[in-house]
Amino acid sequence: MSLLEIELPDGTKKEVESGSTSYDIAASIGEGLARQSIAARFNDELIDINRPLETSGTLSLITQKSPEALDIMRHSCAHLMAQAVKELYGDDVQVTIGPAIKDGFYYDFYSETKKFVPEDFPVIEAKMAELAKADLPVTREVIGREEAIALFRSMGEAYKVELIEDLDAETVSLYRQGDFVDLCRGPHVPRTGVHKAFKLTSLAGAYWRGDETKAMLQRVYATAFLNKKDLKAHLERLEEAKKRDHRKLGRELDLFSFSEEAGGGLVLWHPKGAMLRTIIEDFERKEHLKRGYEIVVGPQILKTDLWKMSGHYENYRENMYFTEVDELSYGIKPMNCLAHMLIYKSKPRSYRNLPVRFFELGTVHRHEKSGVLHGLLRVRGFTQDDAHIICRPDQIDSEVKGVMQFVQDVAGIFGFEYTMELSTRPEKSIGSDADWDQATNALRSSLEGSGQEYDINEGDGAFYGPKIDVKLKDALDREWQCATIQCDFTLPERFDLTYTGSDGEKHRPVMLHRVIVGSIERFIGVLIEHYAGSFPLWLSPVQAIVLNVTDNQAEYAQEVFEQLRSAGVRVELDVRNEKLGFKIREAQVGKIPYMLVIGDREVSEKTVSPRFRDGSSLDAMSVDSFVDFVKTQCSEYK
RNA sequence: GCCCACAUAGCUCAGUCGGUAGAGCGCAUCCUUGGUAAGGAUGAGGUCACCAGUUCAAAUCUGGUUGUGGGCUCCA
Repeated sequence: MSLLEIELPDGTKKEVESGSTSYDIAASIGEGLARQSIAARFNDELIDINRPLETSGTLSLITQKSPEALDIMRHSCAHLMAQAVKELYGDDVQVTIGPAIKDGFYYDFYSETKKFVPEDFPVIEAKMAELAKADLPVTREVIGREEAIALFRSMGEAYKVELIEDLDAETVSLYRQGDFVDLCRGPHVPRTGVHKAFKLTSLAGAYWRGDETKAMLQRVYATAFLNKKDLKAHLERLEEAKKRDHRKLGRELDLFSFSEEAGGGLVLWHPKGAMLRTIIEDFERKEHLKRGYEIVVGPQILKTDLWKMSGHYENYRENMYFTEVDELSYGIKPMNCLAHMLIYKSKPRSYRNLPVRFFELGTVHRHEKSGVLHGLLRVRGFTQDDAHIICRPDQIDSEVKGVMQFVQDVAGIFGFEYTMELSTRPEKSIGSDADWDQATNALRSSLEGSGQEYDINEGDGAFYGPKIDVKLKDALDREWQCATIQCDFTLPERFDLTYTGSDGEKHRPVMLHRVIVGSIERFIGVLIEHYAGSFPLWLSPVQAIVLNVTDNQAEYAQEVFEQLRSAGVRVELDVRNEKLGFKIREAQVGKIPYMLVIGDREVSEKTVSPRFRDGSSLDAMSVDSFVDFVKTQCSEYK
């Protein structure tokens, strides 16, 4: 029996016999640590706590407090769920895969006969609890590839067989708990008793291996935490998030709706929602003009031949709407770039006048698959804050930096956290290596210059160039792409865009496609959830409401209302024959920032008494002072 | 587009075994004139998403369509 030297995170070294486990080492340090440990990291590999060690190396124990613990436990909990399902429904159900994901885990099952329904959840949960209570040991074994294939084939687990057949390895690892065995890399918790707080959450369909040509599996989503308290907190968080769902708030605040008669994914903007849009659009125009953009407007439909020339017909036709008049086919625009290029081409361009930055609040229509529509966040008709910057290659860097700064400024104004991704050259792409390098480096250096952390999506760029994507989170932590910056060498080529250089020769410009908020619709959806419907004063469709205490003040209330309205304050008037408390409540539920209360006191003193929606109030002031107050706040985007 | 579920009054939802519908909020009218989150009374509102089928009889059962929700694939 040889001795191994194991180094622990604090630098101490322990000599143990070969074949000792991490658990043994933990136990030698302290009983509590051994009890708390669910796995280990050995030479940077996550392993089971009971895995015998055969070489010297560094070891750190993963306890319930370690950041990795939750994922390992959830993955194990997926096995527990699969075990419960197999025990309940036996051979009717085949297992496939079941990983840990953000906030929980899932397991995909295949069955011809068993259709999972939510009513199964308590049954499955009860079985899981029973198996957890039995505190079954979870054991790992390594067997040969062929042996494993034979094993799973004999159990009728065709998907497991397919997985192993696609593996390169000569051996595979299996995990057993009770009668349940699963192909798995691990690591797993040592005993099923670790699982104390889990809950099945939803059912969904999912394609085998994410491929829409393959079988549809039944996915059971669940969540699990290390203790019941964390689970409860998580479920409460979900409830909170539901309250700020933009679809619910959109109806409650009377901002927008959808109509079956109009068609799915087509937004009907009500007066307050349209006001909110208008405010954002005005903001966009102002901010773009400040940064050297020129506003342009293109047509809604362009001849189909033009879409053929751009490549959209070939690559994007399924998402486009077409219309035919006088035997001429037109495509309704799904993007704004074509018109912008035609505007560029309308006259000769000199290197001296580049870059040009064409900005359009461009309304586009895309026939998104019916199943993907989602409130304002995924629609079929939407307006992009779209611009195309046509520049010389040597200007890419400074232009991208300018756009990045723009994104940062806007995110700052709205108080958004966001994540960024750089997508690089895909396998299927066009353009020279030099062009790609230049463009990718420009994007990268802008990202680094911004100080933002970013992920790299290797090979996920557009076929015509690399891109930066900016994602904002919704209330349920789902990420939505908003801003994007794309470098494009192709369309200038296809449309033969040129400029005359200092050498008098024709040169090819580069085009940057970019949006800052992406689509106004999506942005508003995320905004509603971000602010939970309580918009800052400058964005609020209704900034103030005038409330009289009794009919006696109705006339003065009307005067105040008209004065505010003509001063440009977005104001409403409520002189209904209702109690003040009732009107306050309604205004508060409507999330109107300021309620201007008018009683006999205000009438005699010619003032208003503003009450903020959080319940606090300002001293009575003149109408003019209130107007000034609103203007000042708005100019500071508050 | 695919899988599963759902669709009853403006909103949130009841409606048992198949016998053509209810509540609360909202809305209208009247009473009440009340100072910072819900005063009271009365009343009006529904081809039970749509189209077929089964049945003496369908909100209820079956099929299809449209839309919605949770996912998958795809995307701003």
